Amino acid sequence: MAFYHSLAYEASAGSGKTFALVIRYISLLYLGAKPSTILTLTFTNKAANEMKSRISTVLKELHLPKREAELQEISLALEVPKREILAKREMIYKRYLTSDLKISTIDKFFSQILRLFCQHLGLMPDFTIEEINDKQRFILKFISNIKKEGIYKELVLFSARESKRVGDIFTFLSHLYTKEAELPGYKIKNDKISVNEKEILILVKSLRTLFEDCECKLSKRALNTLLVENIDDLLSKGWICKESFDYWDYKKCFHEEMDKLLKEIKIKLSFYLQKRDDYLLKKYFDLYEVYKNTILEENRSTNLLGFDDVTNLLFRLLSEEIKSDFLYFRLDSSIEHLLIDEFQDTNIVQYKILEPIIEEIHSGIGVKDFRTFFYVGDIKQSIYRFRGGAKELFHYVQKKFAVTLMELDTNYRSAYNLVEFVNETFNGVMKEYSFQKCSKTDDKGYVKVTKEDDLLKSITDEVFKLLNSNVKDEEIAILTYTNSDAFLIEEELLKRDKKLKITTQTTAKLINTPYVSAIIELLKYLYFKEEICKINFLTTIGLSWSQKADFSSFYKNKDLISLIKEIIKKFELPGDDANILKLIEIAANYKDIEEFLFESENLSIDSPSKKDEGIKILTIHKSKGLEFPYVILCDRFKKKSPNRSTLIFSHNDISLKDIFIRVSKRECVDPSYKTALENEKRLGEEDDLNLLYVAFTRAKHGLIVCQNNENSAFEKLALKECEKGELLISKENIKEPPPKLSYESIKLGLQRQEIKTEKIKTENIGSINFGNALHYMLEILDGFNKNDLDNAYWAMKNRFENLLKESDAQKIKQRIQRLLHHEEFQRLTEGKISKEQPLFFNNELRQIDLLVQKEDHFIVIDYKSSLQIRSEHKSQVRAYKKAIRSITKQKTLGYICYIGENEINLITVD
DNA sequence: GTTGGTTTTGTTTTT
DNA sequence: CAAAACCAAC
Repeated sequence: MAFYHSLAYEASAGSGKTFALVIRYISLLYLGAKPSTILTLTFTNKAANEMKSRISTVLKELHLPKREAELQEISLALEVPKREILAKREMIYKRYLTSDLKISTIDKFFSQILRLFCQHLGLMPDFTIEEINDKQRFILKFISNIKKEGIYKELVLFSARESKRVGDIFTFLSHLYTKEAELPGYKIKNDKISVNEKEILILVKSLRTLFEDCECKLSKRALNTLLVENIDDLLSKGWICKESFDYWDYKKCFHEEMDKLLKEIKIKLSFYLQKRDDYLLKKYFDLYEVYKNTILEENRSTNLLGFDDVTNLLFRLLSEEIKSDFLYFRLDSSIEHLLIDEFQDTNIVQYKILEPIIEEIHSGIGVKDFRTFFYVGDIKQSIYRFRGGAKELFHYVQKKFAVTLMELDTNYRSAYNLVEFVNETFNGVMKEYSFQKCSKTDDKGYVKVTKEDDLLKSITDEVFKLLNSNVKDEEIAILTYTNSDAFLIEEELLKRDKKLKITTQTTAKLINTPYVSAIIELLKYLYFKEEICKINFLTTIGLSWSQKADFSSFYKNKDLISLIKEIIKKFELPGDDANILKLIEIAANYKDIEEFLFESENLSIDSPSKKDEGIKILTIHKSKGLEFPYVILCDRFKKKSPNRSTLIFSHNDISLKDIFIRVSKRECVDPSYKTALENEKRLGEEDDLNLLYVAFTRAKHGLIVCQNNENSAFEKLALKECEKGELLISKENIKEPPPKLSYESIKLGLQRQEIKTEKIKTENIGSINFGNALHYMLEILDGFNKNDLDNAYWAMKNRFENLLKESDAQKIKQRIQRLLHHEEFQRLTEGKISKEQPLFFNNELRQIDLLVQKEDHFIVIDYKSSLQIRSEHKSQVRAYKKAIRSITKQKTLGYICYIGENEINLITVD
């Protein structure tokens, strides 16, 4: 097998996507690529961490029998005998561990680049990634900017037209924001025939006259529906969608003349709507322009940027301010190899940012130096269309850059029955589904489909059936459609057995969790005396809305915390619930109930996730890329809400062809709108189906599908109730999990401190860069003499030249000089020194700043440039200590070395 | 009883 | 905006 310089894998679920990526990465290392030139992009932090550690583990163990499969693949890919590969293993492994790895999520990578260039946009390099949380202020700012631009009228026009439907102008504007990269190429065409409103209304009037003049009397009701005041009124009528008036009440008066008129009205109406679209779009784009600028203003003043802001601003820089080859000048080292994971979920903006890199690599393949491009993905698992993911990119890029395409068609994850069940279920339903082969022939697996009226009960029943059959709780994952479904199930399970260990891995905001929202409702009732709040409270905690409860003992002049505690006590809410505890913690920051309630609408704090143990409950979206021994898949608890975005985009390949404004019944008159709408619908349905495919392919051994009897989200799959295979895994198939060095970080009581440091961060602009530069200089410091110091200083200045003031660079040098002369530090560092020692724990690759090997013990030193967040640092060093001790079996001491402006402070960590 | 129009109701997924 | 509930005319 030849080594393809550009290669794409179409990898079905469980077909060893990560395996393929790891093999590719290691092959590149063997071909001489430096790790710092291999850019590897994933979608989640978890995936990035897994990549890092998998590569390291494979390299570490390549010579052992258990890595035979990897060795075989690498040997095949490189066409080099195994022993030659093994001979170089240690060298390659060491180089990997000591290199600056470029394996990260696509968003992290983008924000790193943006930090280097954001001065061009008037932003500070130390911005924090966080969504705008003060919506109130943003809206006010937006409106004031709108007024400044003199387009307040347009805003009113917009609200009048759209607010009935969208309710929120910002939903519309933020939708446009996600399409930012596609808009510049889009031009409003002016070649459409203009028809005015009156023309159409006159035609309708003459239609009505025809019916009125008819001899037989048309019903009052029918005549009424022919009475039309304006275009929107016309579009609300049912008859506009009919081909002929030969139906219903009109039947008795029907005449061909009327259909002719109907046809004419339809044609004119379609032209009118196209023209109106152009007119409105122009106005809306003006609003959008202001929206965009307001966001940037907000970004500047708060130093906060959301994910979309980062991508959009980077895109803007790339297309306006700096030439596309900018990436190659300013990054520490050039990107010579690109590896992308989950390519089907890349969105168009992200792709356009990456395109110059791909082009550069593509033009270099076979010509210049060693350049490669590799991506993996599965369009069957594309489930992020709602946030811009474009699966079309997968084949578009493949064709555009003539990438060799290969298919991975063997499932290494799931047991036999499961693979077969998925094949049977999706073949024929999913377009171009191809059968997956199964590698696990010895494990039969367990599949069950239930259809019940009471979904919640059937889910909990299945959970207890599994537990009673000796399945361990941590082997079970419950997949849901929504976060609130997950909460419902958790609650129900705990109702049955309080001692169950459950982890909910939801992304829900604290405010949306049941107990917290209940308490807030009650506080609102006590303060505003709105009856509805009381009812909300009672029903949320499971009491009847008419329940008589005595609220007189709560009085608002009490302080907030004791009030909340009293509520918990009186209504016997679980005082140890993690969400409630978090609420109390946050409430402590507010002076009084009034201030708290005012801010509570904006409480954006994520609900705390518990330790990763016990039964896992998570949304299908969250489960992507993960696998579990047993999966219970839950149907929707509530019906899916339809997509109501104001704009409909139609694409040609990946470029934007047309934008329509959604108008109900427009599809009856405008064929091009109809096609766009149908396309949109089809893509939406494909996404739904993909979500099901993801859900069905997470299980290794057992899959239990709990379906609703009616209104099931699984209807398209036409499942039949069944039970197949054995519930338990036969003993010989159980693999020993690889020994992991794990450490549980101590998080208790840290939250408030973290919030505080957030604030300090935004106040001290540049402090992050300062710290990074200090670390960097210490890292590359070879020895401790004057010459070494000068070299390190020079390197540091080069790397941070645009991020650091000259005076700060000088300060860093002074601080380090002081450190090198510090007596205790000198004493501690006598011995074998390793810097930036890579270390695995908690499945993540971390680095110890300084590790000193003494005769009979080790010393771990962590540098800090400021005196903040002590306890967090301590727990980190404690973790390093523990890890080193368990690896070396020797006594280990830990120190935090604060390198202050005027003093060096060595603090022992015990 | 059938048909079709009008009114009411409820309402995700996330790096 | 879809589905359900309700309503008027035949």
